[in-house]
Amino acid sequence: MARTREFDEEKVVKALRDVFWEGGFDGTSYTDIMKATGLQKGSLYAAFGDKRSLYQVALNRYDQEDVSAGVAMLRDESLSPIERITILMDSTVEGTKSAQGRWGCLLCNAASEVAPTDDDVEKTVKASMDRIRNAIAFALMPIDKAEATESILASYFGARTLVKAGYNAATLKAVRDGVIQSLKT
Amino acid sequence: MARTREFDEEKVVKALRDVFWEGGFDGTSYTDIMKATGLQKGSLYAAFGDKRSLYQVALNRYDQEDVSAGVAMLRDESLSPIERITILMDSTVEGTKSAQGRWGCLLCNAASEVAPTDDDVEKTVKASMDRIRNAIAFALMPIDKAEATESILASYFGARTLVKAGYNAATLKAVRDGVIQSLKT
DNA sequence: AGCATACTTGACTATTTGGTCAAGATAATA
DNA sequence: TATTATCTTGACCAAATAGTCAAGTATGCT
Repeated sequence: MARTREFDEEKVVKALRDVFWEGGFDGTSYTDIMKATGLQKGSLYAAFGDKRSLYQVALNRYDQEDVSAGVAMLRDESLSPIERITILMDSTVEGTKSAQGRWGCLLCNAASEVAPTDDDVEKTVKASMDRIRNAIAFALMPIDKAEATESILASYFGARTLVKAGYNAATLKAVRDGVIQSLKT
Repeated sequence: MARTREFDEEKVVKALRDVFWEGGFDGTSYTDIMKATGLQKGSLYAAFGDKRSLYQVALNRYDQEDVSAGVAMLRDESLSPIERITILMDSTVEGTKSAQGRWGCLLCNAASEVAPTDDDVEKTVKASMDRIRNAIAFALMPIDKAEATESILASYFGARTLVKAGYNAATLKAVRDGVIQSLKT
C-alpha cells in the first residue's frame, strides 16, 4: 500500500537517547538531533512528534536499556548482596573514565533540568528511579539491610553527580567504599 | 565625578542567584533576568558582563551564602557529630516542602547542565563541593567515621536530586535515617 | 503496470535568543 | 553652577530557535 520507513528505528532511538543524554534538553538543538539521527525535521515530527516527545522517547529508551541492565544485575541472585552493590557503585568509578560515564545519569539530568517544568517527564523519571530503588531493596533483603535502600539510592545518584562535576576515580572509590563499609557492620 | 549606581547590588546578586537557581542556565532568558533583577540588559552587561558571567556571579553568591551556612553548621562544635549530619540530611526533607527546596542544589544543577561545557563553572562547582566535603569530614572526625565522608556527601547530593525528581518527605526521611543508622554502628 | 499510501525532503516562517550601542540621564566634583 | 564621568535605557541586530508544509519520491498491493 504505502512507502516503507527508510530509517532503522533502533538506531534512531539510540541516537536520540545519546544526543539528549549528552546535551540535555535545552542544550540540544534540532541541528544536533538531525545530525545524530540522520533524519530531517519533517521525518522526526512525523515519526515521533515535537521535541518534548523526542525527549520522552530518549528517556524511555534509557529506562528500557540502561536502567534495565542495572536492575537485572541487582536482581541477579547468583551474586551476593555485597557483590551487587559493589558492582553498582563501581560503575560510577568506571564512569569517570568513559565519555558516556561523564554524561552522568540521564535520570538525574532530566530530574534537574526537565522534571520541574514537565509533569510527564517527572513521572517517567520517578518510575525509573523507583525501579532502581526496588532492585536495591531486593538486593539488600538477604542481609537484612533494607533500611539502607534509600541512602544507597541517593549515594548512587550523588556519585553520578560527582562524576559530572569532574571528580576523579579516587573520590568515587571513596564513595563506593563508604557505602560497602556501611553494609558490613 | 560620575553618576552613582542606582541599583542595590546586594538585591540584584540575590535575584541572579535565585533566577538561575530556579531556571537553570539555558532555561533562563534575559527577559527572565531583567524581570528578576529590575535592570535592563545594558546595565547588566556594564555591571557584570555576559550571561556566563552572570551565572558565575550567581554561583559565587550561592557559595558565599548558602554553602557557607551549611559549612558553618557542620563545623559547629557545640553540636554533636550525629546532630550535625542529621541537620544536614534533614534539610533535604524540609526541601520537599519549600519552593526553594524544590529548586534543588544549585551546585548539582550546575554540575549537570553547565560544568560539562564550561571549565570555569566546573572549577567553581568543585571548589564549593569540596568545601562541603571537608566540612563533613570535620564533623565526622570526633566519632572516627572519616571513611564515610564521601558516601555521605554523595547521599546528600543524591537526596537533593530525589527532591527535584518529585520524591516526598517520607522518602527523604528514609535517606536521612539510612545515613544516620550507618554512623551509629 | 499502475495506483494508493505514506515517507522524506528542505525551504519557509514567526519567534526568541544573546548581545550591542548611541543617546539621554544623573550625581559627585571643581 | 558647570563639568565630567559613568550609569541607564530601549531600540536595534544577526543568529539560532522550534515548528510547518507543500512537493517530490518510493514502496507494497491490486
